[in-house]
This record gives sequence, structure tokens and C-alpha cells, in this order.
Amino acid sequence: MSAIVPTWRAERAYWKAGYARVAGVDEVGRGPLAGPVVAGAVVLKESRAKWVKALRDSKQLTAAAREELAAEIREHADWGVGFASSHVIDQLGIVWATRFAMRKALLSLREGPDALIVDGRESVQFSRDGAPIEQHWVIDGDALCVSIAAASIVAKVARDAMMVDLDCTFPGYGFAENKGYATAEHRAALLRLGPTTLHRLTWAPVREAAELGRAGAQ
DNA sequence: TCAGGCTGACAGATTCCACG
DNA sequence: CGTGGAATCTGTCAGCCTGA
Repeated sequence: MSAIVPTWRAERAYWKAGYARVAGVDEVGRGPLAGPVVAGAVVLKESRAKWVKALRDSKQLTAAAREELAAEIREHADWGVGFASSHVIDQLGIVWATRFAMRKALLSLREGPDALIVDGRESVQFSRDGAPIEQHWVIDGDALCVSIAAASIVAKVARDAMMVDLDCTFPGYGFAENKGYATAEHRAALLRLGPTTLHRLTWAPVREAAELGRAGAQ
């Protein structure tokens, strides 16, 4: 992994153009077999520019560093998270569920944003009070853009906490460790215990486990 | 000309291995 | 021990190609 450091370039361009509240948006939890997809939205202040040193792609941070940064973001920035359950993912598909979670994250901000910097490839137009919001999509944005990196950290920490809680509700799958991802242990538990309401039934490994469970029961 | 299929690029993440 | 790269898994989408 090259040492790419996120920059304020996109935010500064918007600030210069008169957009005061620029929200970075990112989602986590697209790949797992179980659990929700979670989106984060963060509006950073220009005065917090020192964060550029600490903020990186959430995947490149240790869990402790993520927790620490998430606490700082929650204290000093306007932030929100949105969820789309596994049921919504099965109903809408992962892409629309992701957009649904992003919309909820934006709605949970204290104030509506003037402009958005969104991780990914342009796929949807977000709006505020019925009017389209100025938006800029950045591929690999969590590694390139500070606001998106902050949003990815908030979303990741929120989702991890949720999966730890759900580990108590659905013991035996190791959600606290695997966060719903298809580790060998999780796959083995899926075959042994069958899918729960947390599992994405449209995902092939989950569907196969459900079918094997049904065949075994017959 | 148009519909359908294929391919590659993109998103999320984990695991394993090599290297400094 | 920490870091980085490759391979792996999931799904969506845009663009190109092919055949009717």
C-alpha cells in the first residue's frame, strides 16, 4: 500500500466556491454475509485542518486508533450515521441499500449540508428539501479526501459496535470478531447453525447454507 | 437497430505471506 | 512486530460486442 494521505483539496474548492457546510460521505459493510450496511456523514470545520495528519482510510487504522479518532470527530464535527438492515439489502440490493443508508446518514446531521463529497462512482443525485445538492464523487475517496476518511471512520466504528452487540443476541457466529464477514469460522457456524435474520439471504454463501440446512432437516 | 450477454472496474473487507 | 501486496469473497454498473 502506497502512503497516500487524504487531502483537503475537494473541501477547499467547495469552501472557496461559497459552500460552507461540506459533508464527506462513505459507507462500510458492503461485503459481509451478515449485518447492516452503514453510512457515515461528517461535516468538518476548516479550523480542524490538523486532522489531516491523523485521518486516514479507516481500513489502514488500528481499531484503537479508529475509536480515538471517531471520538474526536463526534466531539468536534457535525456527524451522522445511517443504517440499512440485511432485510433492506435483500429487498433493494446492496447498491440501493447503500444509498438508503447514505441518505439516512445525511438526514441525521444536525444541519443539512451545502455540498457533498461522496466515496465511490457517481450513481445517485442527493437532494435537500427537494432541491439537488451540489456533489462530487471520488473513487477511493476514503484514502484521498479528509471528509470521506472521517465519514468512513465514524461508520466503521458504529458498525463494529453494532456487530459486537449483535454477537450477544446471536451467539455462536463470532460476530464480535468477524463483524459478519465470511471468515472460515463464520462459514462453519453458518453451516452448523443456519442463517439468522441478520444474514443476507441473497448472498450466495448464505443461500447455500440455508439450502444445506433445509436438505439436512429433510 | 436493438436487446442481451460478457468483461472489467469499482465498492466493501479478511486472510496469508513476504519483507524490513 | 508492523506494514504492504496479492488473492479471495460478495455485488453493481457502464461500456463494448454479438447476433437476431
